[in-house]
Order: sequence, then structure tokens, then C-alpha cells
Amino acid sequence: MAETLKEKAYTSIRQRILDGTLKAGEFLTERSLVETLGMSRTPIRAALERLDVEGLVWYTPNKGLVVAEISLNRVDDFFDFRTALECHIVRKLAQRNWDQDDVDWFEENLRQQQQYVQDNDCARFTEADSLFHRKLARVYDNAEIVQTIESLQDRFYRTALSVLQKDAGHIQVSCEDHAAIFALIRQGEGDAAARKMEQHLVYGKRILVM
Amino acid sequence: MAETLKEKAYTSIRQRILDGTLKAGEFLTERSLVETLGMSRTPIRAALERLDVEGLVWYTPNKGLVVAEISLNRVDDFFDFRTALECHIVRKLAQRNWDQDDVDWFEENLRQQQQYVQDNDCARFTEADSLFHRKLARVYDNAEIVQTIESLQDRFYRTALSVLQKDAGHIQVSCEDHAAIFALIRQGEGDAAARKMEQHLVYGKRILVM
DNA sequence: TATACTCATTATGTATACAATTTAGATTCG
DNA sequence: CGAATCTAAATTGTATACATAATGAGTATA
Repeated sequence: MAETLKEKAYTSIRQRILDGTLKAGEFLTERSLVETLGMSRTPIRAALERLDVEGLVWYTPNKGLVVAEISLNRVDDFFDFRTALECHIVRKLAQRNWDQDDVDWFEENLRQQQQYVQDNDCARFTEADSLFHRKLARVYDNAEIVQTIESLQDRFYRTALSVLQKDAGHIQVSCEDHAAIFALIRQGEGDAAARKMEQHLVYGKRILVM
Repeated sequence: MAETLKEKAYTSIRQRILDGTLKAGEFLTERSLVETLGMSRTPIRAALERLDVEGLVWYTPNKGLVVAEISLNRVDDFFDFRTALECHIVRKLAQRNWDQDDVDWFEENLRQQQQYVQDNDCARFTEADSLFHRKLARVYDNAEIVQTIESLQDRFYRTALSVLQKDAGHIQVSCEDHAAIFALIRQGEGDAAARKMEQHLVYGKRILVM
């Protein structure tokens, strides 16, 4: 046997938050999750404990729990955090020799992004966008940073998706930004890549908070 | 009534890890914690779940748990992560107007650091050092970054302390670095402050992995 | 009518019993 | 003698009973 119920509960609840089944701001009770997931409270409480630390739900002692919401003044913090990490990453990646496999991955990813822009497919573009940023962190290969960026993306995914689908115009710009950033990295222009990344993230934030 | 047993357990176990009562690499059993803390397994398991996500202990399903160790190749990741965050912070802080209270805080903290260097008091210096870096994040006032830096410091504290106490010579250099970084920030020299911070952290890492 | 109080309901907090898994040591077989 | 297997102890995983705190409806009172 492999997966414990605790892990199943974690995966399942997290999935429901990310795909929007459980909406931000919604109150949860352990009993409702017991019925939905068909297990006892114990593994569910363990899963919620994890999700609380990760910031996907908020626990209040003796009160209950809520699916985490992203407040607007937190959007600033999120993008600023990403700016710190991702500018650092591209600066350092520009000074590095690359595996051909990784180069191929990005070229393919950028091709797909272009395709989704042409098709005006916001959902798929957002997915490819997310993968682009995650892959930068993974190639950079700092386990701590990878985990943090992926956790930030999780917490932000629903908010981003709901807003980005309202404004299709942005994906053209974002797509060009990604291509420019990758090109600058490959040319060894770390500072320029970092500046472009910061500009890209500022642009993304403005789309979101408009 | 205020604090739940779960929170007491969390605080207590975390404290025991940070102060070295529970040593890195040591195996733990829930039963031993039950006896030590005088409560049932339930709140203890909740606390351990949190500590696992935060990286202070490692859980293995059906096996047990270990107090987290910092492997040497992870030291690189830690310092690189801090570099990304703290260089960003000082760069931005240099462009900002400061409250006099905060300026006063740093001047007092730097005075203390000098005193501890004179007294050759490594433990107190390390404490002031830690506060210096935390305060930079707090003044910068990005809640996400503050939390991450403090979490990183927690996970690193024991390793840092044990090594730093072996080499007293470094505290003189670190103290001068801190003063220089703060001065550059106040002069609005963000890039220079960031360069100094990176150099400072590289120096700190080399002390640790020597 | 407004307010304060009571009490039942329902939620979470905690303890504990039981199940399943791992581990180590004893035992058996080649 | 060594290796594989079985068994028992201990540990974690899970379910559940009970304790306690929060909530709200209903009622009494000013």
C-alpha cells in the first residue's frame, strides 16, 4: 500500500481549491469534508493543518476555517515577492551554461504560447505562462526557491485565472515579454533580463488590480 | 481561555528544536513527546504536521519523524535564497523615505553589535545579527517575505550558531558589513547596498561551510 | 421595542481505542 | 553458518467518543 488517507485528503482538498470547486472566502466545516471525502476527521484535520501553513486555508481556533482569499493589498506583496525571486533567477541563469534539453523545452513552450495567443485561448496561455515561470525556477535548481514559487503560484492561481480571462489583450504582450526574457538570458544579458522580468511582473500586476 | 494545546505543543516543540534540546538528525516518537508535554497525541500530531510543512522536522509515512538537518548542499540554497530576498529589500529600501523610529532602531542595533564584537560575545552578536536582517524585512513591510525570511532563519539558526561560535574572527567583519549596508541604504545607493549584501552573505556562507 | 439572558445546537478541541505497518529478534531450514 | 521467514513488540494511521467553546433562536425583562 502506498498513499495514506491524510495525503489523499490533502491532494483532494487542494485540488478542489485550485479548480474552484471550493471558492475563495467560502466557509468550510470538517463535517462537510467528512461526507465529501468519505473518511474520518483525523486525516482531514491533518490535511487542513498543512493547507493552513501553506496559506490555502485560514484556521481560527474554535471558530472554523475559510478558503483563503487574496486581498488587493496582498497582490502587491505577491508580485513584489515574485520580482525578488525571479529577477534573481534570470540574472544568475544568464551567467550559466545551459543543457540543450532545457533550451528545447523553452523553445517549445514559447511556440505553444504563440499558438495560444493566435487562438486567443486565455486558459491554455495562462497554463503555459505558469509553466514558463516554474521551469525557470526548476532549471535554476534551488529547491527552496522552487518550492516557494510553486506555493505562491498555487495561492494565486484562482485569482489570476479569474481576472486574466476577462482581458484577452494582455496575453499578446506577456507572450512577447517571455520571449524577450528568454532571449536576453541566452545572450548573457542578466541585468537586462532582470529589468524585463520586473517590467513584465509590474505589467501583470496592473492587469490584475485594474 | 486562550491558547489551545495544539498551539502549546507547536511552540514547545519548536522551541526545543531551536534551543538544541532536540538535536538535528535525532529521531522522535510521538510517545516520547506525549510524556514530555503531558498531553495526548492529537495536538502533538497537529503541531508536527505544521513543523513538517515548515521544514523543521521530516515526516515519513508509517516510519516516524526526524529533526531536520541542514545538509551542506542545502546551505548553498539557503544563502542563495536569502541573497535573492535581501538584495531586493535593500535595493528598494534605499529608494524610500524612512521613519525616524526605524532609523533609531538600526543605530541602536549597530551600536550593540559593536559592543558585542568588543566583548567577543559570539552568541549575543549572532542574535543581534539575526535581528538586523529580520528588521530589514519588517521595515520593508512585505508580509510574505517577512514570513519566509523568518522561517528560513528558524531552520538555519542551530546550524549557524554551532558553526559561528567556533570562529570568533568573523563577527568583526560581519559587524562592519552591517554598518556599511545600512549606510549605503540611507545614502540611497541601492545597487551598492545590494552588492555589499551579496558579498556579506557569500562571506557568511564560506564561514559556515569551511 | 430593545436588551440581556438562557439554553439547545453545532462546531471544533482533545483523548483514546483499535487497525495497519514497520522493525527487530528469534527461529527454522538450506 | 547463513539466509529466509515468522512472530511479537512498538509505532504510526485512523476512527470515534467525549469535552468544550461558539452561535443563534427564543424568552423574559426593563
